[in-house]
Amino acid sequence: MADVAKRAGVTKQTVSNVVRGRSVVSPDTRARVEAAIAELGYTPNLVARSLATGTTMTVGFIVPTIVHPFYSEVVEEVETLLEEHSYHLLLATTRGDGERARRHLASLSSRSVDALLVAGDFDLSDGVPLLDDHGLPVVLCAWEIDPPDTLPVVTVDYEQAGYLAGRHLRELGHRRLTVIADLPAHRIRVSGARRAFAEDGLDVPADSVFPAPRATPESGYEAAMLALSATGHPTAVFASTDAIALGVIEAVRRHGLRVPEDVSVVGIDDIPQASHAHPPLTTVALPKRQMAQEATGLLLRGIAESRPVPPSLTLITPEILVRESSAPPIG
Amino acid sequence: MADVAKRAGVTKQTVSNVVRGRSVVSPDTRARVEAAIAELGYTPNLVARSLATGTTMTVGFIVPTIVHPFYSEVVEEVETLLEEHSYHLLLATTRGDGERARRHLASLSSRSVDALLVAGDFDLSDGVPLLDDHGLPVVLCAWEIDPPDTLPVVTVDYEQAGYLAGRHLRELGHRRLTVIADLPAHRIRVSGARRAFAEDGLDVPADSVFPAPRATPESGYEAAMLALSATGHPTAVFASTDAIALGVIEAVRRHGLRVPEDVSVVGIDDIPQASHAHPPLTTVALPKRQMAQEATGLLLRGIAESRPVPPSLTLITPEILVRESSAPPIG
DNA sequence: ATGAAAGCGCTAACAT
DNA sequence: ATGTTAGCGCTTTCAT
Repeated sequence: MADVAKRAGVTKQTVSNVVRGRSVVSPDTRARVEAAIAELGYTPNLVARSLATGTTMTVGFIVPTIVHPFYSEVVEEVETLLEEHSYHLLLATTRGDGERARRHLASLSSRSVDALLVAGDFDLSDGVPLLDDHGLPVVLCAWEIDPPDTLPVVTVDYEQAGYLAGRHLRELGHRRLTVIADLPAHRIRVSGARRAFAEDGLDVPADSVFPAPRATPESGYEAAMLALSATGHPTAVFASTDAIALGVIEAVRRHGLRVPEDVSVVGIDDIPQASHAHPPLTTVALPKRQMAQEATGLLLRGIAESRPVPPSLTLITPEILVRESSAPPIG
Repeated sequence: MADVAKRAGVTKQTVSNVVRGRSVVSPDTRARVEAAIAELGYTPNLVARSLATGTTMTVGFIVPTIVHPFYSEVVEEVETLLEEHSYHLLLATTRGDGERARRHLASLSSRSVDALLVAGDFDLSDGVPLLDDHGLPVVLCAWEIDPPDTLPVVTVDYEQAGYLAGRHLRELGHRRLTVIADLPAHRIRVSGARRAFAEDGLDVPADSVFPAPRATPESGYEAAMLALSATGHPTAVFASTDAIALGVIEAVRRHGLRVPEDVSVVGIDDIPQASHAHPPLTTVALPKRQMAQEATGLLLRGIAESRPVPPSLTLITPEILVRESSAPPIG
């Protein structure tokens, strides 16, 4: 930079003004400086700028994984929004490892990012206190269980998601519900579905709720096989995720039953496969992009006001997509 | 830092040594310094460190998208490997936008990262010259078309992937091949498949190659519907990606034909859906994690030696997974 | 084993 | 509109 200044016959300060597009430079000198920059192939050192300004134009995003359509879409949307505001994305995945999550937290908050977005809870819920007061704007998102009231959180109304699934099944006329869920992670979704039935005075007993150890088709298949043997023939199955639902459909078919004629299946998420399943899966779509937008908005506002974002709870309402895996019960 | 030093009765230098775990500090003073750090809640400013050392412990990764199992797995693997070496990941997606790709390139190379990994080619192939000499270690990966010989590139042997698919079909006894491919992007895969047939003196004529405008099930479905009408009944279809293959299976079924009895279908990629398809899809698995490892290894070596990585071409050999969508032709 | 000084490349505040 | 003077918080010599 000093070289550029000397070559253009000005001071570093003027070069700085030119580089940052400040309008205090006379067209004449601006041209000279730009020429010098081009001739010398000068590129500003962003690290030095960061040290001087105290801002890195970078936002950290801690996320459980990106190998899942839900999170990858959220991350991609966040990245796009950030880039529109000239911010970079520092991505850190936790992969179900609480230790790793905490390491990331520590390293990202050492002034290397201007703000922090944290998605998913399971690995970090006990780490929330760590977030509380290192003076960095922090926003939580996709926080399904126990959103803390000490921080801003933007998340999906997961209870409502379960409720919408349950109500849809109720409206079709189903009076009994079998639940296959990744518990305890998705307990909120289950209580939503329960509420839909309870509204009509119908109970979903504990023995018709079957845990799927993981939210995968395999796991859903196993759990559904168990459920089908145990409960006779359920007419309606609520799966806490689409991945589980796909496994459920398998299991139903393996039992010689048809979807949706014999058994209706409803999931949550709206992963890409859902619409290509056989039959296309009725599901409650999680509003990922909208959530990403709200969260990023809060974060950017926090940065602009250069103080922690005040606590708040934003619940984004999901939407049910009725496809072909659900129908009225027979008889 | 000065505060910590004063409180511990030492100089900044000693504090620095303690923080970085250098072994030149006497246990006594180390304890005093650590106490001071704890009491003051001191956290080192990484930006300042970066300015002083000229290193940011951050690697930039430019990738077309992460909303695709292939890329998301590559990114996640890279992130994991980087974190093992205490490096951070700055993620930038191009989303099929060459302009955006070039912007990322420019901003990431302004000393804010220690090295750059670039995946995918379609948006950036004409931007490669930009990468050539800003003195940053750069590695290209997942570079399917025309890998430049001026840079190190770690990629899949896509020709071999096509060849494996073709040879598998040949070994089953198929003598004619219908190809549904996202062209021209996947032309290398197609020529691999062609080679397999050519080895046995069999030709894959141009009129049995059908372009799918995008690598999606919908696009594959459309193209396959066309192909099925045009070619009578092909016995074997090679799809250039699994997503396309899933659409092909749909189309075959829509035509009242069975997979694999009437028509064998083989894809490339091994996306998660492939094994859950009906029937489970025979496919050539792209070695994402291995590719990520090689690429990250080169990059880290480049950083360690603090000079550009010399040009090289590393081709990772894919592997075919024979499942149930392929069988010998009838008669 | 510890201290003192210089400087990484930039921006900020003031002066001209 | 441009120049001058201080830092930003750390690491790196080089002394001691």
